[in-house]
Amino acid sequence: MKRAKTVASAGKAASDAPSRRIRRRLSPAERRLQIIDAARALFGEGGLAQVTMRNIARHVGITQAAIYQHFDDKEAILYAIADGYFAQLIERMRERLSDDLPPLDRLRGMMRGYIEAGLARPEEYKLVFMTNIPGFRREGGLRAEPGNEAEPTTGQLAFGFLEEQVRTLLKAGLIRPGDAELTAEAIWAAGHGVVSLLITHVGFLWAPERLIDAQIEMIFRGILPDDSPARRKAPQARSPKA
Amino acid sequence: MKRAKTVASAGKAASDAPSRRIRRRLSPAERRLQIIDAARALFGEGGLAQVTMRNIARHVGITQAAIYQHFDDKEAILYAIADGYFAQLIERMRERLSDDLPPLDRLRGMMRGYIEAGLARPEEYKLVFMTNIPGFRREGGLRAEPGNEAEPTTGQLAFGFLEEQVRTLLKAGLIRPGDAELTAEAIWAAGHGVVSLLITHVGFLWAPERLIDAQIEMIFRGILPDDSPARRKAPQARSPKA
DNA sequence: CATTGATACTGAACGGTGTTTATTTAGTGG
DNA sequence: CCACTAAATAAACACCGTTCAGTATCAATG
Repeated sequence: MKRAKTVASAGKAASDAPSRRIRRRLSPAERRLQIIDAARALFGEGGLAQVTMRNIARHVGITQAAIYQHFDDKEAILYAIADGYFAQLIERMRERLSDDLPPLDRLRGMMRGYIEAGLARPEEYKLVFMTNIPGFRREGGLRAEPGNEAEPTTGQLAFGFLEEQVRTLLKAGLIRPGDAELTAEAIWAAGHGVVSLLITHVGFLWAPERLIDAQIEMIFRGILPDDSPARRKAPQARSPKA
Repeated sequence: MKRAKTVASAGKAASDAPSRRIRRRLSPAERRLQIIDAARALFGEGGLAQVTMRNIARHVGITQAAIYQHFDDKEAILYAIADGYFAQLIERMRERLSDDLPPLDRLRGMMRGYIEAGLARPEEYKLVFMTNIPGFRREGGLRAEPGNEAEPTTGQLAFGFLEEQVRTLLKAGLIRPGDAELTAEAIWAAGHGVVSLLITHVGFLWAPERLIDAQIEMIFRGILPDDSPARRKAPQARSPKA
């Protein structure tokens, strides 16, 4: 599809001018998206095993070699998928963080949101949090390299929401005093454990909903002060009123 | 598997008699062990990527096709490795369970033992608990198939130790009342979460020891009764200070 | 409009993977 | 010694990710 030429011309103007707009049979950006979409679809239904260059190419309608015009290698495609998952996760976390709820319930909502996000897209969750693809470190990793902590990675951003909420609760004295980052990590690890087990050992005699509830309950009892009034409240199951 | 018996026929002697000294170029059992050992070694140092039939064969000194005399497919080799890990884990759990310690400390020991076992052999841990190899269901899975719950699988056995200890604590009123299996699952999930994160996102700015301590502490506070004297005790059992 | 030049794309290949098949060969029971 | 079993081989198959020389399509220019 040929559409308006975003030319912007600028004549020859300036030396290296990035104004060189070109319209191919399909714009590179569109093709790129096509590839990612095809890859994500295959990934979602059949896991990594289904995501082959030839398979992707077949679905897009090109040859496998053509993909290399748009991605350095297969890993780059997986990275793009992972990035999409992170974006969705961040969005979800942001929503929960701005929920108009009591602070403790907000944390509960975030945890439940994280777990649900994982269960909704298990393959992508595995990719992002359960496999260590070397290249993931360079851009979308969970932590920045020791050197360049200038701007947070996508993963850090997502974790940051949790950490922020923990910090708020700490300041308010609503949870036991302690290191905010460490506490957030512990909470994350516990939530991650549930998601991880549920999606890799699926189909056994699990009672997922009950386990999730029990886990969240356990975490809360683990971080609440001994004299917290929240301890005496109903264990509160299921979703936050909504 | 029909492999077990090499005896067959054996017109006389009736008893399966392992005395039937077979002196092949190498006895099947030995060869089998050789292959597993080579595979495990490759697995431990380079992860799954290094474990190829040709690579294993090269280390054993045979051709890749020869392996198929001893294993149905590659998955069967991985399964054997997983089984070895389970055996070691079970042994560790059994030791901890028979420790002469206060019941709560025993649980603590089991959790720490589980985590340490995972960190000590990360690749095998990933294989066993973080990848869902289809065939693992048939023999070494975590749970038995709904039908044949006759005898526990290796995984069930390992989980059983944790569940048993939880049941003991429940009976003694040392932890909050609740479903034993569910509680054990929640504890397992939390411990698994720590191991999983530590071994897949290795090399970032983690403080593993502190996270492990914090996680165990959180879990304990999560399951202890509100009025438990253990709450007032020193909050941890590991490094007193540093 | 015709030319040029950049580049998305193709077709074929390379070395790797797990696995299968037919064949050879080693070792033992009769 | 022979016959038979089974371990090991060599060669092939289909698939994988990736590379590369060449083609074809388009935008920009003359």
